[in-house]
Amino acid sequence: MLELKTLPTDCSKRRRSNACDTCGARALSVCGSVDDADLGRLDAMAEHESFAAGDVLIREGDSARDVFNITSGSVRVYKLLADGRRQITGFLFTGDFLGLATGDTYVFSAEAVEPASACRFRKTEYRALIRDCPTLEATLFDRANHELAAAQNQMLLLGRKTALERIATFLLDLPSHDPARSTPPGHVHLPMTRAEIADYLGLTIETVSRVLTRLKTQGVIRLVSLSELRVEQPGVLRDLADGVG
Amino acid sequence: MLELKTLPTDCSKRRRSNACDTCGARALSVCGSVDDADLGRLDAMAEHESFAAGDVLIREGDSARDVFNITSGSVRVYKLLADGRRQITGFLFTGDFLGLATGDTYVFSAEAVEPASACRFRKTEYRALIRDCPTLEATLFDRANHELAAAQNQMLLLGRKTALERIATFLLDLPSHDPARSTPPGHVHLPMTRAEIADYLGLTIETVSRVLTRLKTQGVIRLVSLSELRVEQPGVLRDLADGVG
DNA sequence: GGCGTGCCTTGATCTCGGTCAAAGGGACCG
DNA sequence: CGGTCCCTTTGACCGAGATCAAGGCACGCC
Repeated sequence: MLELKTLPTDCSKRRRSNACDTCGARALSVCGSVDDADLGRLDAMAEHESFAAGDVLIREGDSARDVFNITSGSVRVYKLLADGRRQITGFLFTGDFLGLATGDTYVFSAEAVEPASACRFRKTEYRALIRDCPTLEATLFDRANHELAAAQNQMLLLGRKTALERIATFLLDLPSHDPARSTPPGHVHLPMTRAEIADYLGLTIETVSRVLTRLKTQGVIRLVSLSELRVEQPGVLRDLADGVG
Repeated sequence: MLELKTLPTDCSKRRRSNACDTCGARALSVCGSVDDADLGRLDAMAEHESFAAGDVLIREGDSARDVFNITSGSVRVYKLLADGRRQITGFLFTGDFLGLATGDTYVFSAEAVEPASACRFRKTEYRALIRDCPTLEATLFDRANHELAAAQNQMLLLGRKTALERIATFLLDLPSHDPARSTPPGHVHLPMTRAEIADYLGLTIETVSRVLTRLKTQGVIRLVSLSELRVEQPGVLRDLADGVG
């Protein structure tokens, strides 16, 4: 990765002509709803871009010029309070869409959690494409409704669940969000740090660590490594997540 | 209201032919995006319905047959945990749309907070209307995105704000959500009980009451009645809501 | 290999908001 | 008017999770 940075142009990070028709993420993303006739137009609009861990895709308050389609890796979306308190409102993975909120400035920030890539589009151009492509609009609308349901679940978690219930919910939900990663069932990959998990669940690093230790001690999960764990007792985890028992 | 319940038919509670073209809520709702040509069709689909405080519009788990358009009053949307803990995910007012989540069963419940009315549509019929009416779809999509942004704000509140900051945020945001009620600036009407405010903000009744008392004692707000208050120092409230100072 | 730097874990203590309990207070009703 | 019900307020105490403070561990760099 280092040698790429020393190249004279930034072709390595951004390039056009990214060949939507052979894009592996297409089937997972809303691009799958763009019919073949419009695919060339999508292709011409897209600017494929690579991000290192921590790179910024969107900064809250900036002019909302672009929208993104995540093609690999993972991204955190978050909001900050004046004193630095952070709430991560979601993690995005391959195929997820980002940035089509209303308003002319972004109302959240987004950064790569791990090395990631995304297609960047001009919002105005993308809106025009939506207007001409009803299937795409329907798919985006569908996704927005899915996200809304997910947001309601997260509000229930943040407002009413205990630390244990939050972690259990998180461990159960996470794998289903990362379609590109085909982990064996029961395996959970955590690309994010404890701090990010904490800021997603409305907890502190220490509480996340303590609860994970507790689940490990009780034999519900097993930590393969810092970023990899195995769910040994999915039923128990399910009950904990739902506040049963 | 009592005498209505004793009528032999339920015409008083439900009626067709509700005259969309003269509906006062139309301008506030997505119905405003249905062009005049399709208005008759909308009219034929709509079933106008009245609700008393506490009446159920949607019960979580039920088959998701209908969608609603609130035409007056206010509605709470919430989710429950197995042991009864409740998280209210939003309050809806005149002009708000309800029920177009994906899936064939509702994933949340909705009840009238105060006497309210709404137009009920069959979801399948409404989807057909959306398909034929691009303006309507665009408006619904726009609203979904607005709701998503609001949900992110609520996650920040629930995950990272203190009780005082939550109440301050709530008091500032509430008036802007009720377009039908033209209250003088600085006046806030609270149609919901303390318990509902608590379940919306992830707090308890007692904490809500204590924080309101504190704000009153400090002269930031003044309680006109239980359900009516005046913001005396909006700037202070704004700073509290944003976690400044 | 030594060592620094991040990140994670663990322990001790504190605190904000929850829980438990009781006392107002307003609306409606007989 | 007095009573009852329900909601709200207020007080005393408690506890889950935050904060403060050490270590521990892995990885990269000199």
